[in-house]
Amino acid sequence: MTDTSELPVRVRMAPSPTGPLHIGTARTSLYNFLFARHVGGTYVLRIEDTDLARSTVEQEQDIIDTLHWLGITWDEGPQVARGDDIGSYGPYRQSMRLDLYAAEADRLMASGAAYHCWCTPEELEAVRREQEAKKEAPRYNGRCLRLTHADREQFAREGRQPVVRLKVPPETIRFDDLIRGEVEFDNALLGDFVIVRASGVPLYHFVVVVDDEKMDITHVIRGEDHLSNTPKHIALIRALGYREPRFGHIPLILNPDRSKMSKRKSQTAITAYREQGYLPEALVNFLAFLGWSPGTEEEIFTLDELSQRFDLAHVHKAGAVFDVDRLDYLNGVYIRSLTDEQLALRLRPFLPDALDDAAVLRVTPLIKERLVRLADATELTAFLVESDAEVAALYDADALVPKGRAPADAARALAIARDTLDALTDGDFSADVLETRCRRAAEELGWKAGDFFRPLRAAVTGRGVSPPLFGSMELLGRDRVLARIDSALGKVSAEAPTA
RNA sequence: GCCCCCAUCGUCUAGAGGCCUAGGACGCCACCCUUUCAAGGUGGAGAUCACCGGUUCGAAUCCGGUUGGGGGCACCA
Repeated sequence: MTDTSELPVRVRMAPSPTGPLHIGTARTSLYNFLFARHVGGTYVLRIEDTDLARSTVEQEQDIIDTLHWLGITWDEGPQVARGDDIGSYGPYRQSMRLDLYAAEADRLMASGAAYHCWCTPEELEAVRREQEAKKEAPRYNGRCLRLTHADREQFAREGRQPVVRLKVPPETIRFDDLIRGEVEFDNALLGDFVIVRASGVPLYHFVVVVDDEKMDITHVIRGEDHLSNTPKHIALIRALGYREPRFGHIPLILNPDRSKMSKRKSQTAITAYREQGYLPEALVNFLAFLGWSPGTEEEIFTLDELSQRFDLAHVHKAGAVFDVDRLDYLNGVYIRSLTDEQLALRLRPFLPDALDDAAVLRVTPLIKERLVRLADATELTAFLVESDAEVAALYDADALVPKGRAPADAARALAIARDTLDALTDGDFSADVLETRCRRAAEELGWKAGDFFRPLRAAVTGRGVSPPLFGSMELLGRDRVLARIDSALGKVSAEAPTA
């Protein structure tokens, strides 16, 4: 068998714990997950931590947690950052598979497909500069391939540690990409690349190929940035006598300027979105449509629906700009689709303890339609948490006095409102009753309801914009509402020229 | 510089030769609803399908070139 087309489908995602879970990695993981679910294949998580210097267990933990948070689960791989892997192809961390890579590197050395290279970084740099000056492709010149036995002994005596390079045959590499179709590269342009560091720790291109073979991966679905790396992988596969998997390169997620999405120009950590109160359902739906569509005009899908519909045939070739406005819209759609109870539960972590669970549940219907992100609830409910004095500190004439009216008018309206509400018992202090009474008062005054409500809203919430006024007053309670109107009255009266 | 990939409204996309005088969504604008803000409803602006040549009775859809954009060329992944 020279390829994997007869094998049961196994795909993998291979994040590197050198930073928090990246949007692009999440989307690639999602596509692999959806593909595996759709065809009934196996989905493997493998941690690519061969860059020992930059990999940390904290970041690995973040990746695992965040993937779970998104609802992405795997059939094989680590479950927590400790090592109770599930699956029979483990271990699933490359740092724990070093012996395997060393053995495969030895095989390559023994067969003559790879060789030691003693060139120093300085020497390599010099060659590269020379090539650039001559406008040639920067690649290794094969100097150490022509070393004599004596040369090697000399280097060894100097204490120099060699790297291992693959001898790349000058041949044309062709493969049928699942998304892009026939792609062709000339490996004569490649140069012999390094597969094992001088430290003995193997490099990405090498380990990815070894693991994909040993883990029986049949479909390698990854970002387009790996398209140009594929001929290296195929060269390695051939040198090692492995089976060739199918490759599929999905389009990149882009910054607004259409460059590859980066931390420098965009918010790339999924955690950051989570902290702002984006729902995982919205993020998943949004990410799925960045480079794929079901071919219809439907656009709201759950994870389950996505796994039923997802197919590689509808994956785009062109990159997609990450459009936060669209994410915001989707997030709102998902927030509004939640019941009050569900939403209250999600809101809990974003609201202060001063608001108890019952209070959170009571404000939820008032703010539901106004939330773009869960974190927005903090500002929307601040008037409930703030003391009367804090609210009073926010009072300003502009919000308190309706346009076209004098401060004295606002004072009069406020005074009337105060008397109206004062006449109510605690038991009558409900949104419905409040609204009826206040409307009647406005009418008697001869004011438009909206004008009458404006100073009231400002007095009660300290803001010109707030959740629905009467529901807010009900939540606040009679005493606090009255107290706030009193201090607003004081503020407005001070503004007004003596009547 | 070399190699590779890509190209439909500002953005995400539908479109697999006639159904397209190009559809939907986000955003934007207007109006309606309305106690503010939202949400919702209705309508609108917005794409000579990058350009130029072919193929065809017929092309956004196929082919070639041009231009533009992106990615890759590490002892990072």
